[in-house]
Amino acid sequence: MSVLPHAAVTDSWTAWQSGVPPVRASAAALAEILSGGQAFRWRRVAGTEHVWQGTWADCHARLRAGADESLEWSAPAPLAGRVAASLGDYLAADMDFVALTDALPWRTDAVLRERLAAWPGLRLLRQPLGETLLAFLCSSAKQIPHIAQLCERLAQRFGEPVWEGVRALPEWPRLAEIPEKDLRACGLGYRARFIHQVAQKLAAASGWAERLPRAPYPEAHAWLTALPGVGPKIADCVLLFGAGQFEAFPVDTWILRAMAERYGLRGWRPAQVAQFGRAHFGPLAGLAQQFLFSGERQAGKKR
DNA sequence: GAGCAGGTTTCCT
DNA sequence: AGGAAACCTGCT
Repeated sequence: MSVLPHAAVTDSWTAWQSGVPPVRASAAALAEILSGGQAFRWRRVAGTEHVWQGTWADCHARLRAGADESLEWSAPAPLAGRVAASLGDYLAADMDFVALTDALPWRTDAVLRERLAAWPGLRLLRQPLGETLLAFLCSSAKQIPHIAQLCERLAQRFGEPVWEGVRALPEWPRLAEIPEKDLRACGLGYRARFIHQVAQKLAAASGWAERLPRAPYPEAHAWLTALPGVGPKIADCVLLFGAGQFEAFPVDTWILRAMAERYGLRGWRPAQVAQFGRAHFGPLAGLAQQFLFSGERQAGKKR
């Protein structure tokens, strides 16, 4: 069945099952959710069209869009318990994204309306905060495949074993022990120094991971941007993809271009565009951003 | 081989 | 304030 080297040889995978609560997503939406720049540890299973395999925290699982577009998962049998307990949180399954999307101002915004229609089922993940911060510290001036490669090296060299050949991303207390030069050896370049410095700062800041998701957005954003290597864009990505702060409106080059061309914001600076985004799209601005982002990337591919 | 990439910091005017 | 250069690495 599987063509992955380690799968199905010794350990068996559980049967496919629905999440609790269930999550609806088409194969296309699932692909965009898992590989569209929110997360960096998911791969298509070789030989399949729509099966994804990935890792978060100490969990490892497969995901697919099953019949009637409801999401199904499978995990290595020994991991099934923790995956079952954690998957709903990871997928933010408790959130009704259809209702949230409907609350966006698409009735008065034709551009948004078109993008929402183009990506039915798109949703935001709620990833473990610490590894979201780590992944996005790797992300500056890098494209998705390279970010994924950096995450993989960090996991393989410094992470705890999760399953055959799979390791978790290292947690921040572990990262604090690693000399900068060892991080550089992963190919991180100047990002190695930032990760090292952030690890030292976080070691002295207890409870940050619990506080950040509950803090008011401006406060959370300010706290993150005070970390070395974390500017406004990375702070917004961390808050949006790892803390459920939907007001966060990450402005990267794709969004900058989308907003310039589709909303007439030519020549605007990223900070101005971010402020416009939050004012125009409201408290769920980050969700709107995700639809605009996916649309712009797709348009970019076709060019 | 020069140029550039989903960004941030630093150093200028 | 606002703009340009530097920072690493890997790919075109």
